[in-house]
Amino acid sequence: MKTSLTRRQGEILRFIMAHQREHGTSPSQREIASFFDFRSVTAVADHLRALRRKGYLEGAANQARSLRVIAPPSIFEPIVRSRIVDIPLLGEIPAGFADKRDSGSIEGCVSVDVDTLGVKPTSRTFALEVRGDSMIGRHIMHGDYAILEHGVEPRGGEVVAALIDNESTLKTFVKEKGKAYLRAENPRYPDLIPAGELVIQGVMVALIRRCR
Amino acid sequence: MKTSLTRRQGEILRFIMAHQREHGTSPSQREIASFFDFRSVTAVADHLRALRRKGYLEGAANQARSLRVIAPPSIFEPIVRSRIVDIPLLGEIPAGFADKRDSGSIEGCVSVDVDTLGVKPTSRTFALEVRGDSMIGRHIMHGDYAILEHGVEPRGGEVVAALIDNESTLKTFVKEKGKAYLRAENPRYPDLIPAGELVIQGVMVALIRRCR
DNA sequence: ATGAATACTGTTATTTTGTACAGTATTTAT
DNA sequence: ATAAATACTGTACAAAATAACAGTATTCAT
Repeated sequence: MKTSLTRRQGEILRFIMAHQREHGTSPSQREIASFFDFRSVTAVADHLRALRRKGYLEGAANQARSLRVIAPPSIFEPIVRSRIVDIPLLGEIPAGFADKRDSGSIEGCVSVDVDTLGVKPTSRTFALEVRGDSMIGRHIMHGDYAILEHGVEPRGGEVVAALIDNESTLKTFVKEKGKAYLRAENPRYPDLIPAGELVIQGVMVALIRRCR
Repeated sequence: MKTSLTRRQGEILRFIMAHQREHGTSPSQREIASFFDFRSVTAVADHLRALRRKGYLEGAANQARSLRVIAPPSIFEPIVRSRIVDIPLLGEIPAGFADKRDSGSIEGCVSVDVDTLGVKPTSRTFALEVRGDSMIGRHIMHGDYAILEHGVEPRGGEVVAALIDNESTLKTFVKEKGKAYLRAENPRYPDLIPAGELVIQGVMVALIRRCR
């Protein structure tokens, strides 16, 4: 059985997915026909039948707006919008910072598509609301959401969240002559030379700011 | 206005949510009536009207299976993620900037959930890649993605995208003694006092930055 | 070259679905 | 006490939506 999509079938499948994302419901056949300027809904019905046969769609018969896209997202990734990921927003990073993330400290989630983010997030990606202006020199403001990745080796000059005195702060990671320390990007804040071990909780990969 | 749910309304709201999770579509009014053994669909319509009025539901009229649960996040936060919206990324804003958006200038899209964005985007929301450092004083860097809203009245001090000499630039909108002008947030750039009409293309509502 | 799949137009059922109108009874707030 | 909201029954209608039938033209694989 052939399972690859034709150009037209792909367009229609993508339209259905986009409509579902935007409106929360699948489009009706007439809405699809209208979008593609078909004068006959039969054209749509034909395409839907083909998409069902090939396994990309399912849904009850005789039931309005009941289409469900069941194709593996890996197929559409390059075509449609990139996949949406939910990044947990941790108001405060717990001291231990275990890899598991089911603790009650999740305050919400930030959902972005991976392309916008620029990196493909892992299960160790998390968001953090920035408090204070110690990183103003890097143009990171109070109230910004920092997206961080846990468990990667920070390169010199990258912004990291570090655990100091049981409180997590955003700092620039600096490596000088093999020795690592943390630099605040605001003259009013001191640099931090680690007394013992330097606990890096995450490397900043993106930032989101709300205005208004 | 009262916004709390009665026992019955809560049951119906939960049934709708459960149906959406299980089938991917909202139930029809008759399906709801059938589940609760109502002999009249009017009973369902009454409940739905109440739920809409109280702000727990929305969806188009005269449209099958188009219910959307939009309950205040405080109640359902762990259950429903807020809606994802696709904001078109316009590399360059065309001079005319018509309301229609089907031009070929869309370079991609930025997909974020509405809560993260902080505002509910309309069809006139768009994204723009920031070029240059004329807004560095507001901590907006080269390469950042600015999310803007077209067609709203800018308040003084807000960041706007304006059309100057057929090129779109980001500036601070300043209103002084009833006269509006544009301020660059970088001493190396001059302020712009509009010669003729000031064309505001959009007001910045959010910002996304990619690092690494 | 030939049948199958694709990509449509045009018309016509038939079902599904939301909404409206007219009631009744109970609870709740003012 | 009285109006408003709640929670229904029952009937009816029109719009919305799926589906089916009869065609045409093109592409594609065998």
